[in-house]
Amino acid sequence: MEEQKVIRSLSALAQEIRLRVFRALVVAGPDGMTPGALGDALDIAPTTLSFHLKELSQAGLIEPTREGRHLIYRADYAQMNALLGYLTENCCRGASCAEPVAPVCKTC
Amino acid sequence: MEEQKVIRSLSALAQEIRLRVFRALVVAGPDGMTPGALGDALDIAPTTLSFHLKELSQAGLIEPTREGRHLIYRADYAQMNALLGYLTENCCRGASCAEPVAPVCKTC
DNA sequence: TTAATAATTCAAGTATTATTGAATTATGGA
DNA sequence: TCCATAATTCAATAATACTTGAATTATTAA
Repeated sequence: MEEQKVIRSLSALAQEIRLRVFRALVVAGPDGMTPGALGDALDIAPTTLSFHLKELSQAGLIEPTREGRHLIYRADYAQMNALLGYLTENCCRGASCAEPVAPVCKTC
Repeated sequence: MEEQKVIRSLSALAQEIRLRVFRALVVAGPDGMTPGALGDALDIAPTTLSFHLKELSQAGLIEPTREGRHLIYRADYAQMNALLGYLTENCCRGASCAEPVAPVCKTC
């Protein structure tokens, strides 16, 4: 994972609404959630939510697919795992360190 | 780890200079590095570096100790591990998921 | 085709963050 | 004590990010 993508992902998660949205989608798992459901659950105005969903999408942390008149957003677990991996690489000059972090969720 | 501290830590890491500084300190391990050494290694102006070191310190990701006329900054591995743990909790409704992430470095 | 629903984009104003030179604090050595 | 070194804080400017109402796009049902 390249530095700019890491920064983009960290920036995306470093904001209250986006962190809550992302975590809600992580909890939701493969079912995902629509913007409407997220807005109801987290009490966020549609325009504001849309702005933050775009930020998370552009960072590659979530992805929307259309189903009829709904969009369904899902967390991208591979991207999440890659981000964690980057942050844990190279520590203490590579010696005596734990392996790169295990995948967050093996089944999702 | 509480939400506001997570956001503060993510914000601290979501910036090119700070991400590089933090990673340099993670690599340096227990020896740590002085602002002078970091500035030389990463080519950052003293005032700018000082601003970013403060951000990382206030987020709890690094900590300075004075030795003579030098300050030595070191990464806080416990804080780092707590942050990774937060991001990996509660996924997929707790079912069939990997354990919370192992510590980044068992020896530092 | 018209109306209703789901969600987005646009544009504006507001707020937060980053950079830099100059001034300041702290320490150690001559 | 006085000077040099190490690093920080201050203040001003520049750049980014956040929020919101109004307008727009896309889809489905009547």
